[in-house]
Amino acid sequence: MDYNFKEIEKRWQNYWREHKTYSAKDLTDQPKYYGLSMFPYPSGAGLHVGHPLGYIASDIYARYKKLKGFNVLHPMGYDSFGLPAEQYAIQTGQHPAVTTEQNLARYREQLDKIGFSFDWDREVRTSDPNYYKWTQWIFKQLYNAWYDKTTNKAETIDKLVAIFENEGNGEINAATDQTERFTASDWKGFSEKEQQAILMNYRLTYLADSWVNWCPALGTVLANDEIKDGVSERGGHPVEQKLMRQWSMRITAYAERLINDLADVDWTDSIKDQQKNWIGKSVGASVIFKTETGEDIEVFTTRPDTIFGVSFMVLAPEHELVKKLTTADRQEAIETYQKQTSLKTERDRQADVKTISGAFTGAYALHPFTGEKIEIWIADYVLAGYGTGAVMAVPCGDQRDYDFANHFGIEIKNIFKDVDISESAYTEKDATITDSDFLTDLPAKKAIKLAIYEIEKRGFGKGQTNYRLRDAVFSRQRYWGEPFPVYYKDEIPYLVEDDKLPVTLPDVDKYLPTEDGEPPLARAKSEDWNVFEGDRMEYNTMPGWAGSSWYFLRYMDPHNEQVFVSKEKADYWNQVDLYIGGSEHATGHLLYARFWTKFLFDMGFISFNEPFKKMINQGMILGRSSFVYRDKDSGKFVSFGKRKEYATSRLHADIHLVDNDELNIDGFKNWLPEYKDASFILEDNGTYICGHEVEKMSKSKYNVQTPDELVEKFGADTLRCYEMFLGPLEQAKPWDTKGINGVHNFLRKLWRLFHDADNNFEVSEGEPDKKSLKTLHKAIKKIQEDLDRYSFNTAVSNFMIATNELTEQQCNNKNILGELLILLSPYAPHIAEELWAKLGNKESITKAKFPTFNPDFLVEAEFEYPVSFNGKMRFKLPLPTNMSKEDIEAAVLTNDQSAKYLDGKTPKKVIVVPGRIVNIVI
RNA sequence: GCUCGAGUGGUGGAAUUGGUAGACACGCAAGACUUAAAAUCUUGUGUCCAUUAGGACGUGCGGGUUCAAGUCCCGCCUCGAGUACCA
Repeated sequence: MDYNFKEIEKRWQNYWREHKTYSAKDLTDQPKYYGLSMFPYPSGAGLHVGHPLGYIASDIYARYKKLKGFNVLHPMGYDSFGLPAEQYAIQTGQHPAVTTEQNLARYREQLDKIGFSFDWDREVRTSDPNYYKWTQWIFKQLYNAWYDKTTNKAETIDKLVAIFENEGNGEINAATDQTERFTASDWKGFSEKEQQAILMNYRLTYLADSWVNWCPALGTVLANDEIKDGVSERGGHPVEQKLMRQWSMRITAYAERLINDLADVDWTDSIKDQQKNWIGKSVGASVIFKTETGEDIEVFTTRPDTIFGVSFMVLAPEHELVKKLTTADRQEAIETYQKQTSLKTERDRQADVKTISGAFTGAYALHPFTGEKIEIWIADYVLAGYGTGAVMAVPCGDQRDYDFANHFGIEIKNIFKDVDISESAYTEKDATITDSDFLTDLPAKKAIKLAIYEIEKRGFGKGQTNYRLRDAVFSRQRYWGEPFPVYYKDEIPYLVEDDKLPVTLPDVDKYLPTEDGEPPLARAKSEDWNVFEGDRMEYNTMPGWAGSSWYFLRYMDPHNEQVFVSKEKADYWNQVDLYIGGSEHATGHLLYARFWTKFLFDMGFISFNEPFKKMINQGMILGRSSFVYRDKDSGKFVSFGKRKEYATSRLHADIHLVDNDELNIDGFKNWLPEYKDASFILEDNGTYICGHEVEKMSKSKYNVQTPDELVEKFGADTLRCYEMFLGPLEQAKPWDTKGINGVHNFLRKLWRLFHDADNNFEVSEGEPDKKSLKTLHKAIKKIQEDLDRYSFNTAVSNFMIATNELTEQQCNNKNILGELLILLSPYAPHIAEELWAKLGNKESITKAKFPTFNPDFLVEAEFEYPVSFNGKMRFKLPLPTNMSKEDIEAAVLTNDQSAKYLDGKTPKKVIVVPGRIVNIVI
């Protein structure tokens, strides 16, 4: 065999490991580059070809930056806490740490085979106590902090206590759930328990009774981003609302900064939009409507300009005032309606948006400006959890209010000048307001400002900004996660001292909840804990996103036992320059990591407030399934071309039995017992052709391709190049091994540039040919440009073009080939190292310098001008590149071929773009 | 519904600032080598008309701007992703 990739790849992988080729040096004078891939959860299924896609791109870029003289940090680790290992533990009784360890070993083996330039000495695992010690420590910092909305940053809780002692909470502008005011002397009079309860309302992580998404099948609560279409993202189980005492993270304090700072990061608009929508900022006003009975109803509106169009009010059925407001005669109807809505699950409520329902309370509010009586209704289209759980209904300006008013025959006032609202509400903010007292004749946008001004002046409300974002529930009732550094005395939570961290996971007899419904950790006896204080330890564990919210910092200083990352190293490595991973983390990991980064920045631990400067989201690789067609009558398998002649049903065939859509018939018979005696109706040429379709890769579709089998067959270099060659990184694309031969052939062709017909290494010294220099420098230019715009697929094409050209030129010049190898080494590092060594280099090619592009080699004496007539290219004419516009025009017009197209006419206009094109308008 | 992205040969895709549409690769076809196959090499390959020369059409659809449009503008269609009573 000429190009023996197996031997070559093994040799260089060993070399790299022994020489620690990819170890990053801290704090050098070189410019730094931090390239990161989202670390994987090590599942039992191992990697399929979709997983390494982003890693390969990330690896190529890291290697490229190294050749460009950067000090490169390119680490890898594992998000190794998670549900699947625990579910498996419940079924088998095996400790999740054991399964996780096995899966990890398998991942590592697969990753190693692909030849990544990871600095494995910096590996982190979120389930490692040495790592989660610091996750617990950061939790403690959050607990001991509050958010000052005036300075717009987090501050220590000590500062807050000092303020309480001096002046109470009257003047403080904090992110808090605390509504009651107290003075300094009140504070001093409170008991320890009372003081702690108040502080809880300010802490950035806090314990509170909150409505949570409870998933009975998984036995745990879930965050909003862990729910898709009303069911759990993992497993697809139903979710219900439940009031539980839970740890939460006050991420809402950062809502504004999380939106604003998106301007500073280079991410796709799609991800930025998703985050913006998730945070859901709306600017408006909160307005208080008095009721006849004297209760205040506070509403939130983004359209205070339409306040004179209010014709009724709607409260959420769960609203606390409903009971007080409802008149005796309406009691029954209201209770029936409340019951009706409470029986509906979240999913039903979402699914049934069309049906309009509601009930009148019998009570009336008074319009704050006109004093007019306004009916108060309840309806499930108003959500208890958003805003104040109450709206002022303006049917002319809101479609839901409009539909509701129509359904129940409530008056619709039109306060928009010259706008027809007979068919639907007018929701644009560009109308002129009319019939609205002091707002009349103002354009909506001005009216909004004036309305807020008047509302504030008259004291029945204020301008306000609301966010859809909720505080993030941080407790999980599961075993396989970080324990909290928390113990309880008299059910008051206290933090474990720093020098006792980490609180490690205790062993338990079963990974299931206790009979009283407590989380699995409640099974541990006091002696099972490495730290046990107070009456009991916290039974909950942290969610999956705890460890992943700061892991990129730990890679900078993975073995530090004093701090989670030293300030010095964090300053040096700074932000992640390029982050590559899936876009499915848009509202989870990527939001939480930004939140924690901002917090750590506020507290002065790090000097940057956004974690990931640039991000690329790789597209999903889809599988290409193969199908066989079974005749329903005879049970015979009909080939693709003849399937229409029979009534067939379509069945998946394992893609490993199919080559270029042709089925390996014997293999198929041996595949599953039921196909042992299968008989076939073949194409006329005697083959069985399969059908195909692009689907998600999954075991049940028999279309999973692992990287291992391809590395085995073609080598890691081929796999790396092929994954890049498939198409743009960001795009979803079908996986099809058809093309892999082409890429493999390219590497073999490259190999042959360095060898004679008998595979003897043979290169020539001396001055390279001009043509070859041109080929090389064209390639340098192209590949540099491709990398700079992250166009990995076109770079592979350009390598092929260069190799094809050099083959044609029969070029085996040492200088040319050496430079080409450096260019190629980020993509195909093994073959590049091998040939580089054969050229006589003593050091690894990773230590080389990226070639410098010299435009002189591309200068040509002649350019072949495409000559167009009326925009249609007719013929080509080679002309000197230094020829003037006038001379080019003359040369083209006097050319014999032009006469035919001119047909005796005089051209109206001639456009000459030197070095590009000539266009003649007739 | 809203937001974002994408529609180019038989297939994956290329065309970076408006300037030769289909680079590169797969597949397919023909040929060379071979007893044969595989591998390799050569040639061809957008569609239609034409023996050739050549011509017409062609980047989801319909308009527009321009000497020139896959690329810019307006209006639609289809597919994918996200989100959904958010006041």
